[in-house]
Amino acid sequence: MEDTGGKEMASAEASGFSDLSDSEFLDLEDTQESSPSLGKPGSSEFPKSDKCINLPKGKRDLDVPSPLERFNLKYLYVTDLSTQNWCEQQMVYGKEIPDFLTPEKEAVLNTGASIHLARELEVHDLVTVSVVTKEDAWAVKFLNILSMIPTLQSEGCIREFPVFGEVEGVLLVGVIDELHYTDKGELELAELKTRRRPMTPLKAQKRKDCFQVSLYKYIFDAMVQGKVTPASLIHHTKLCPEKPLGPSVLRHAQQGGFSVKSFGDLMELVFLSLTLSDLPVIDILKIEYIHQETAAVLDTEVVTFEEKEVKSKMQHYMAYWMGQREPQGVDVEDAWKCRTCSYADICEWRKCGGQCSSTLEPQAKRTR
DNA sequence: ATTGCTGAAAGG
Repeated sequence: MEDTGGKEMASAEASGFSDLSDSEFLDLEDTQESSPSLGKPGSSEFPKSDKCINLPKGKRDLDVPSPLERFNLKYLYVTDLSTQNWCEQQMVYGKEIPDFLTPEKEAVLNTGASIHLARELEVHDLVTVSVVTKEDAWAVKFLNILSMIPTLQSEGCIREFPVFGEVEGVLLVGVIDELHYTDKGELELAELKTRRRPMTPLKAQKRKDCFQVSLYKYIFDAMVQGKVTPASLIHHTKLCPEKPLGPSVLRHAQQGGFSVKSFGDLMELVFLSLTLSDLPVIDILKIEYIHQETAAVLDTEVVTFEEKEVKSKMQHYMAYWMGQREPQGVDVEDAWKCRTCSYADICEWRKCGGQCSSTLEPQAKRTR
């Protein structure tokens, strides 16, 4: 009996795009060629004593499923990539094994989640919407976007804004913590990070968080620039535009003043709202670290968006997902991360001193 | 049956 799984939705105080329909989509494609980055300064690596079968760039043995296929994933979360930035091997184990958190870790995460929820409730109510199909689930996401855009453009602060878009051929999905305009009229993304201990984050932590918010900007900007098309979303998710919306979703859509019938209608409406609401690209990326217990501000980071660096990192991470390279663990200087890693004792990367491709041969493909 | 499928992020 799990079909009544409720979806939470920001209460819509929406204003009306009620009679917008019949749009046409420009199939804008971001077909920029990747810049061939040469040596990366500072990225020390383990010695490659390899006999590894290095497949030519961009190609792979099609008999061997890519990680994306192996895990049956149609898309990735932004946090998958930021976790991958922390330790790729750990992220992979996390996908393979449900991850057994220690009670301490779990408590820290729960506290963080509660703080985020409390802040979300400051700016809108939550409404329960029952969903039956995955189209319904995406429809709720869309209704949230439709209600948040006018709010952002008038009052200011919105929280938990959904984003999605194709990155290096893979659909990436995430939620922006907060968006608002500054007093100077710049669009600012504010990401809150809560910490158990009242200490400033280490560089590795900041690196990961900076990458996370950079991904948000990358995707958000693409969305408002019309680069995220309904067609590409359909392509990746295999969603069905013709599917009628479920009763609960339909009710909330109508309540918000959106005259839509099918999932596709709603998707078109979102595309129009994103591209025609005069939304700017994100100007400022800010991360605030606060102490969980006291809420004291521990550190504030204003992130410089380095497009080329972000893009080359994304390419590197997606190369793993597309099966173009083996996963890597951390460099030796980051081995301290293993101290709190749930998978340290089974980690192949550690066993091999960080150079082997974790399995010599992923086991012969069973042909039949 | 050639079968299905995902709240994202939570912190280190």
